[in-house]
Amino acid sequence: MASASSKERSRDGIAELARRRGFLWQAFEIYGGASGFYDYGPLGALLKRRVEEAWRKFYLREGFYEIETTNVAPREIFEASGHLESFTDRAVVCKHCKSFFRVSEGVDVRGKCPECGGELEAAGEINLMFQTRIGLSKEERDEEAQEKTEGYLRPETAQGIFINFQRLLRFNRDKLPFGVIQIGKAYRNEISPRKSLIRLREFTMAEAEVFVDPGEKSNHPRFDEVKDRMLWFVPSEGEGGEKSLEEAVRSGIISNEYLGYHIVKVEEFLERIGIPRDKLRFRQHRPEEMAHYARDCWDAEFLSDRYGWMEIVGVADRGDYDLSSHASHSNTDIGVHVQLPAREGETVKTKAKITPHVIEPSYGIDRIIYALLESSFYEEQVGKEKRKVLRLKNEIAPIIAAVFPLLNRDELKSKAKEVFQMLRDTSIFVEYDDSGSIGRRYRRQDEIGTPYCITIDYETLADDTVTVRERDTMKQVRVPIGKLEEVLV
RNA sequence: GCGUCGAUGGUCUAGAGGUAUGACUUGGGCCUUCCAAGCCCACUGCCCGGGUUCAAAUCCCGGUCGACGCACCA
Repeated sequence: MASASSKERSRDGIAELARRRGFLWQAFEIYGGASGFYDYGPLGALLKRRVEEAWRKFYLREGFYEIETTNVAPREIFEASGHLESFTDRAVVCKHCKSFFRVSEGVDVRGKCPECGGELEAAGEINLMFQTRIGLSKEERDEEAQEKTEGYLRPETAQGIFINFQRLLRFNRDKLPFGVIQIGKAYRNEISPRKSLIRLREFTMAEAEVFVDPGEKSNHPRFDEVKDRMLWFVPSEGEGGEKSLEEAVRSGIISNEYLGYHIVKVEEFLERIGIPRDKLRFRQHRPEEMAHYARDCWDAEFLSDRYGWMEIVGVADRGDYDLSSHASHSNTDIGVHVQLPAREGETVKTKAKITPHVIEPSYGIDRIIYALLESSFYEEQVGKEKRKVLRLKNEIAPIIAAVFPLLNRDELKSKAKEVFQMLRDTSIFVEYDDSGSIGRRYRRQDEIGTPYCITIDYETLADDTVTVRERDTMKQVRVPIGKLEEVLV
C-alpha cells in the first residue's frame, strides 16, 4: 500500500494544492460530504469566473447573445426534449457478470442476462434528473394532477434556449443564422460520480446554440477563416489523424461546414485559455454512444495525466430534433420563412418554411477547470527546494499580481500598501503580502498561478521604480510605478 | 450500484488496546537588501454512529467519503 499510495500522491499533487490553497473543496465536508458535489473556494471561484468571462467574450465577439433561463422546469419540457423518456426506465443488473440493462420488452427482472444467462436483479431507476415539485400538491390528488406539479432540475442548459426560440428569432429580426449562449448550472443524478470534477451531480455548462437553415449548413460565411486550421480528428470509422478542417469537411469526416467551423472555434477557445494543443483531439461518437437528440457529435478530449482522454466539450449536430419536438409538444408553429435564391428568369422569389437545425458546442466548465489546473501544474527543482508553480495564462489567473515590501520595515510597508491600493483601484486584481521572507512570498504566489510579483525596495523610495518578477522565468525587471498598469495587462 | 483497499491537526505522516509522533504550513516575534534560510513562541487532529472492554485512534458491526476494478455516463 505504501508504494501505491505514494505514487498516487505524487500524481495527485494538484488535488492537494487545489484543496490547500482554496481552489476546490468537497461540498458538505463537515457533514461527511456527498459524492459528486464540489464547492469552489476563493481562488477557485476567481479562476472559474475568469474562464467563464473569457468564454463569454469569445462568443460575444462571434456575434452570439447570451441569455439566462431557469434551472427548474415543468415536466412537459423534458417530455418534449426526450430526457424523461431516456432517463426514467427501470434497470436491472446481472448478478453474475454485472452487466447493466434497461428494462424493456426483452429484458425484465424475471428474465436471464442477455450477456451470460445469469440471474438478474433490480437495480432501481435510471433517472438522471433530479425531480422536484412546483407548487403544492395534495397527496390524494389524482395522477394527472400530480404530473402537473412535477418539475425537474435541468440536465443541460440548452432546453431553455430552445423553448425561447420564437422570441429569439424575433429578437434577431427573423433572420437565420443566429446564435445564443448560456452559462449555467445543470444537474444529473449520476449513478456513480467520481474523479473529482470529471463527473459531478451539479456542474456548470457553457452552451452555444447555433440555429441555421438546413440548406445552408454546408455554407458557413466565415469558413475560409478557419479552413486551414490543423486538428487531430478521430472519426468513428476509418483512419484518424492530423488534418486541416477543409480536408476533413471535403472528405466527409466532418459532415458540414457549420459543424466544422464550430469545432475549430472550440479549439481556438481552449488554446486561448491555456489547454495545450498537443493534449487535445476531436473524437466522433459512435452511433450507439450518441445522445438521443444528436445526429452527429464530436467531443473535444483532453489528455489527462491522471484519467487519460476525457471529454471536456461536445459539439453536436442536433438537427431539428429539439425545435420540432417542442413545436409538436407545445402545439406551436416554430417554422421559419426563408427566401430561396431567385432562379434564372424568375421574377418572384419563392419563400419556403423550414425548421432550423442546431449546431451545439457544449462546454463542461468544471472539467475545463480541472484540465487547466492539471496541465498548468509543474513541480521543478530550484536549488534545494521543489518549486510548485501553476503556469496559468494571465487572462485566467485568479490574481494578476502580488505586491511585497522587500523587508518587513515600516517605510517599505507603507509604500507597498500605497502601490497595492493604487492597483486595486484599477481593474487589476492584486494581493498584498509582507509575511516571512521574500522568497517564501514568491513561492506562495507561484503556487496559485499569480503571473507577477511587485517588490518595493529602498530604490523605490528614491525613484518610484519597483521590481516586477515574472512567475515562469523568475526574472525581474525594473519598472516605474506609473507604468505598472500597462506592464501587467 | 457491486467488489477490493483506505480515512489521524490546514497538508503529509508515526502509532496496531492505556486519549497521540514528527515534518511542513499558518499566526506572533527576532533577524534579513530578492526566491519556501535561521532562532523563539503559539494554534490546530484520531470521519460518523453503535458494540466489546476497567480502558478503543487501535478490535467488531453499520454508515459516510475517497482510490482502484467492473458496470453506468441520454
